[in-house]
Amino acid sequence: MKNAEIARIFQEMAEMLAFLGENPFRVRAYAQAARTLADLEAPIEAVAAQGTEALEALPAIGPDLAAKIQEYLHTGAIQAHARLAQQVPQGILEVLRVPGVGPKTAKLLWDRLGVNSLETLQAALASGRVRGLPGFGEKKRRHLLENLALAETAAQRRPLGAVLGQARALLEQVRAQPGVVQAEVCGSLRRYRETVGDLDFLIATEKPAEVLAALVRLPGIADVEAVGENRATVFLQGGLQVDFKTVPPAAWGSGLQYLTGSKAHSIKLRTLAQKQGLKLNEYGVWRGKARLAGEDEEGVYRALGLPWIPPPLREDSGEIEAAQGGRLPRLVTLQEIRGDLQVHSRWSDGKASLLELAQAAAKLGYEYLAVTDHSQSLKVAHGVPLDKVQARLKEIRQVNEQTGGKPYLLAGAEVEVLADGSLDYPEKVLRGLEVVLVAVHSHFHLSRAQQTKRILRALEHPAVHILAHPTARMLGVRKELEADWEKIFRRAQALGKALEIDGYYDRMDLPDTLARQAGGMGLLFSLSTDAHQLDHLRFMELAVGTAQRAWLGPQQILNTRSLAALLDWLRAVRG
DNA sequence: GCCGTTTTCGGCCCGACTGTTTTCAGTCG
Repeated sequence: MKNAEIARIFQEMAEMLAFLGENPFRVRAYAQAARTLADLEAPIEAVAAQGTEALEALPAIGPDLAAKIQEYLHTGAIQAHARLAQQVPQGILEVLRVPGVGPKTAKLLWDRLGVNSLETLQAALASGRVRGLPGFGEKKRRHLLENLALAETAAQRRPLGAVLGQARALLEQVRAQPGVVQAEVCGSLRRYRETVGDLDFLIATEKPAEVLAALVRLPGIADVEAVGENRATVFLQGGLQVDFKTVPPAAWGSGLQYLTGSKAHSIKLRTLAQKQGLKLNEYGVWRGKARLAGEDEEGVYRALGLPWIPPPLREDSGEIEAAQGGRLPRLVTLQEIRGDLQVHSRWSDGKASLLELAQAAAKLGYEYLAVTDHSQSLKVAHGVPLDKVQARLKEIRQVNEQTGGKPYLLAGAEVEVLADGSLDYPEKVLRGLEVVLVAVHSHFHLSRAQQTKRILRALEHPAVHILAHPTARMLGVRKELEADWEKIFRRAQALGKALEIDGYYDRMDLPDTLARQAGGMGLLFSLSTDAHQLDHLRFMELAVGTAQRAWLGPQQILNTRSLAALLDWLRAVRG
């Protein structure tokens, strides 16, 4: 799958064109095309195979960029990109990562001082050679010098689950400030994107300046980048950027819409408003000077002739058209989840006992919990050896007796898919378990054909129910497996088996785009946390968020079913 | 470079903040 590679090339081209002072709309066209590629569910190769018309049907892809995509797929490079790279020194792209340095500043520094890397930028700033350049005063020099250190962390995106707790804690502090009427975390966090670049707080208040002045002094804030009448930008210790945006309480709804984005979704909404003779901004929906909406988000969408669109759908990936056509999906909610279908106990590499897990699940109101310890050959995770399998089953039964089956522990395992696709326990052992997950934890670099064959073989084993964290990717650590996912999804569908959406924060696997593709094919999903300790059970929120981004409703989620219905399904899969 | 119940050419979302400017350019979200 070349989507990410081509997206990166288009993004670089956008940055280089901006540096060269090209038409900003042309720059934006490349950046939008990059986003289209990055968000595309299907492999771009598959789209291209259907012909140039199919490529041009993608948003922000026209004849020129379609040809460049074809060129890359045929030759492995794009000549126009190479030509730009000859005109723009390599290090300019990293200089552009420094907050406060945009294309104009980078060009000026290159033309006048030969700045072509973070090192030469540092030298130019520290030596004071920048003084006298147009627009460069002492404040700006010091400001950029400070921001140099942020070039790496500021541009970096972090797993959603790694910042969610921090964001919620900060939200409590924001809400506690005098003068704050309402506050919410918006941005990609509210949309449940798998990674977030910053935290965006919306604050309704009558006294914005006072509130912002107090907020930028909260503990944990390392650096104040900017603070004005309506907005402030700070960096937390650790480098995470936080934006505080205030609106009057009467503009709460339009503020939520504005700050939640995505950018592409908002741009399309504003264009839609224009066509109706309206204007949409963070303060409301306007016809001339008359404000038609803004109090709440529902009203904002209603004024544009649309039903409210849930944040996880707001990516300009068909949701506005679906809303116009009355075809928005009814999304699954966290409240509908009746149990967790992958957790680990002390029998393998988990920290909690079976009883502790059952008690924690009871607190969450779950009806059931699948305990799925690793199988024997995953030594690093202390996979349960064959001679311990029966003892483990016995303890599961004991806990169920002790708790009266509330919640009911399902005896399960996360079974290794070996290199050839065979499974890590004999069939008799697998048949003795109520739920069997299969998962890849090794041999990540097989060829696409071999990997596909291996996964299909595992899936086809008659005792298997669920393919766990199918792509085996780890955010920021390991890429997705190379495999023919469409083929795997089709086979799973035919076999009546389920795919997992693993909400563990650095897995988030299936990823939203693949889950949406599989969902469109009618597949069934199992949501899980892959918990290895009690507080990991909270990651169900991330699994549900991912399912929502995949447009999935409760009927497609296995663990919205009652225990009886789930047990029926588990038995039926085995025929 | 893309796109079309405004347009196949001429548009392209809208506003805030900073530092420098004395009315604005650049950057950012």
